[in-house]
Parts: sequence; structure tokens; C-alpha cells
Amino acid sequence: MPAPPWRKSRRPAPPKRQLSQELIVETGLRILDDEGFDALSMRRVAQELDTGPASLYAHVSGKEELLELIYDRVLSEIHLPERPDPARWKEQLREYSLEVHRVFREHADVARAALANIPTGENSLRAGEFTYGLLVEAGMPPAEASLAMDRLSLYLVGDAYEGSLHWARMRAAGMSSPEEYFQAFVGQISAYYRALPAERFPYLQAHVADLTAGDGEDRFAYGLELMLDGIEARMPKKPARP
Amino acid sequence: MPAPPWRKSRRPAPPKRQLSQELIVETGLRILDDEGFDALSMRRVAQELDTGPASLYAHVSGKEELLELIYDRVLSEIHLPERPDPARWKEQLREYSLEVHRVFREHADVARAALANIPTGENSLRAGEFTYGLLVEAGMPPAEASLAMDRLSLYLVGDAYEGSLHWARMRAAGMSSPEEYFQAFVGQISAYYRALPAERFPYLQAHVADLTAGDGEDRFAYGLELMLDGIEARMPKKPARP
DNA sequence: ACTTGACACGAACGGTGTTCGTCACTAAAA
DNA sequence: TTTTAGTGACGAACACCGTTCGTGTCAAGT
Repeated sequence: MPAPPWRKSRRPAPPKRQLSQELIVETGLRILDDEGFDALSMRRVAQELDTGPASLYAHVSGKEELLELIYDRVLSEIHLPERPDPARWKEQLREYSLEVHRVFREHADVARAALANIPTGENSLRAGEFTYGLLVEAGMPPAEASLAMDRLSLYLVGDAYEGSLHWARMRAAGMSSPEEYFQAFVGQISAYYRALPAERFPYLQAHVADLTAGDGEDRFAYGLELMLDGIEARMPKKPARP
Repeated sequence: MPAPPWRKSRRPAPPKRQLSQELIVETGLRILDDEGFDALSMRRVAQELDTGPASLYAHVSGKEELLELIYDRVLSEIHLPERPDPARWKEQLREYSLEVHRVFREHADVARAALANIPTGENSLRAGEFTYGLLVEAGMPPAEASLAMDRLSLYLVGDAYEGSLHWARMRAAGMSSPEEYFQAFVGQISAYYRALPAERFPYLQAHVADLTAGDGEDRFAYGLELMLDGIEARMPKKPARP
């Protein structure tokens, strides 16, 4: 279609100059959410942007950096309380954890890119500052608070990682609803466990139903309370400044 | 060189029939230990065995199965107590966890292949039966014991996974001693944290030393005690059968 | 109007997992 | 002893991957 001559054909749009780091990150995140971690490749992102893979390298140093950027972009969606309230540290830590869990569930596969990196992104630091300040202000010695924060973070991302692998498996099996996957998967596992020789695996065999019960949310919540209680047991009873 | 005719050239050795699943798994594990997860490819294994990649597929359905087999092979190295002793459940669970941690540290990168699969291999089941029986026999309701075991396993493999990523990073940086890596890495991180704006990240900035202190062992042990204490808090005070 | 510099991008390199078709060989059947 | 069936080995190829190089093209600065 020829350009209408009345506007001097003065660039109907920046000819192809629409590429930017933000656009690339956003596109990558969309692919991650829609098609999963394994489908996220430089070529796929480039294709989505109607260009070649080489074009991305002007805005992003490589796939690793892209993953880090996507991860921090996702972390930007976690909402923190206005101010930490040390007196309610346990509730706030629980709320924070559930919030992180929520975000990781919405962007399932981002956890696959997360376990790798040390918190260095903007939003990673925001979350760290909140958690750490909360624990310290609640009276925990700074050295110990650092350990507690580290382990809690590991739990959050570890759980999300495990979840994303299930999600990937479901996708690979061509299923679309979590329920369908859950049913098929649990069915398979229980059948296998039930077929185990009872003399070698008496406990596993006897409690198949209990072992396969509970969805991801239950398991996550249980582990979270486990950690929170463990932290509470170590928290000095009296606040530092009464 | 022509074959000397006096021995009818009757196969000086099994012509090439030395391949087997066990041999493939063992070779894969060796590569994993020596060169890391990223270096483990079908082609690499085949090369080590002086053959082509296609030859492996007669003994192993694909890379996924190979990784599962390697994982279970590594799990076979964990040593369990003769019999569970419910009265000492906490000590035994701690010993078990440290044993798993030890094995995962010896085969650093195997954790990268671990988080994926549901316990279905021989040795995976052995470990599960031990842990689960211990908790149940100590008086924990079976449904809850299932959750506790699941979360503890997640912690063990999650920690190992994180550790293996550090190891990979060290390898990529061309370093060979953990101390060298640790020094360089921690130095970089502390410098970065120290440069943070104090008005936005006061706590992180003020306690850089605490945040970067503690090696992997300290962190692992702390998280382990966190979980064990959490479990203990949920354990019925009186044993089921006094 | 000319130069400069940043960006877009086609082509290619060396890797990956996996499949197909073919060959050599063993072991059982005739 | 000969034939046949079947299994494992494996070269070649397919369709991908991340990344780099060299070239082209455009917008802004001189």
C-alpha cells in the first residue's frame, strides 16, 4: 500500500525502532506465562517481535540477563505493607510469604529463572529490606535474621520451582486444566504406591491416601507455618526496646 | 592390519556389545561430577563410551530417564540407620538430613536433576519409608507426617540445588577452589550492598557483614533446625503407645 | 550536506536432544 | 548346517538452541 503523499511520508512510525529492553522483557514474560519456560528462547522472543534473534542483543546481554530482568519484573508485582510492624512480625511475615506465593503462582515458570541469582535487582532488594528490617526490628540479632531471611526465601522460591515443574509436566502431557492433571497424576502415583511390596515399604503402602492427599496450597501453607514457628521459637521473648 | 589366520578371527572381544544401562548411568554420573550439569549431554556420554549418541537410546528412553537413573544411583549412597527409633526421632531425622546433605554435596550437580521427580525410584522410596515411618511411629498423625516429610525433602533438595548453582557459577568463572570463589563472590556482593542508598535500604546497608557471613553449611544447619523445631512443636507430647 | 554512531538483522557457527534406516551380529528354528 | 528372526550399534539427518560477525540503514550532530 503506497503512502498517502499529503503528509510528506514523514515516518508513519519509527521504521523499526520499536525495540527496547522493556518491550523485550515484557514479551519474554508473556511467552513464559503462555507457553512455559522451555518455550522461552531468544528466537521465540525475536519472532514475537517480528525480527531476528541478533536484534535482541543490543538491549540485553544474553539469555541470562533476560531471565534476571524478567524475574525482577515479576517481583515488582508483589505488594508490601506500608510500614513493617515489628509487634506483628509473624503475621506480616506470613502475609508477605503468601503474597510472594501468589505472584509466583500467577507467573508459574518464573521460579525456574529465580533460584539462580542473588538478590541484586531493584524489587528483590525492596523485598529483602522489608523482611530483614522486620526481623531485626522484632528483636532478632542481625546475624541470625540474615539466616532466617535466607532460609525463608529459599523455601518460597523452592516451593514455586517445584510447582512450576508440575505445571511443565502437565503442559507436556497436553492437559490444560490443573484438575485434570492432578487427577491423572495422583491416580498414577497412588496406584504405584499401592503396588509396592508391603514387607519392604509398610508405612508408605499403608498410608497411600494420606501421602497423595493435599494440594500445593496445603503443602505450602504447612511448610510456611513450620518455618514461622521455628523462627518464633528463636525470637527473643521481649522486644528489644520495651 | 590383517587378522592373523590361526585363530579363525573369532571375536577377540565382544565386538562392541559392552554397552549397558548401568554403564551409561555410571558414565553420566562421572561427567556430572567432573564437569558439571551443563556438560552432561547425550553426545558427551556417548563420546566417553566411544560411540554415537543414537546408541544410548537402546538402553535409556531419553535424557530425562537418564537423569532420573543418575539421581537414584546417587541416592543409593545415603546410609540409613538399621532401624528407626521413634523415641529419638529428632536426632535420627537430623542425622538423616545431614547424610542426604553430605551425599548431595559430594555429587553437587545431581540436585539439578532432582527437584523434578516424584519419589519413584528404589532408593528414593527407601529414604521415604524411613522418614515417614519414623514420624508416624513417633506419634504424628499420618496425614500430617506426609506433609512434614514432603516439606523436609523439599528443603533438602532445594538447598542442594542452590548450592549446585553456585558451584556452576564458580566453574564458569574458571575458578577451581571454593575459597577463591567465595572470596571473590562475597566481596562483590558486599561492595554492591555497601553502595546502596542508605535512605532506601537502611537495614540491608547497615548489616552487610551479617548478610554475607556464614557459609553454606551454617545456612543449611540453621534452616534444618528451623524445620525440626517446627515439627517438634507439632509432635504430640506423649508417644502413641506409652 | 556530510559524518558519525547506534541500532536492526541475515547468515553462520557450534552446540543440543532425538529419530530413522541400515548394518553386523547372535541365537534360535528348520 | 543353513536359514531366519531379532537385537544392538551407529552414521546421518532434523529441528532446534544461544551467540557472534559483518553489513546495512537510519537519525542526529557537526
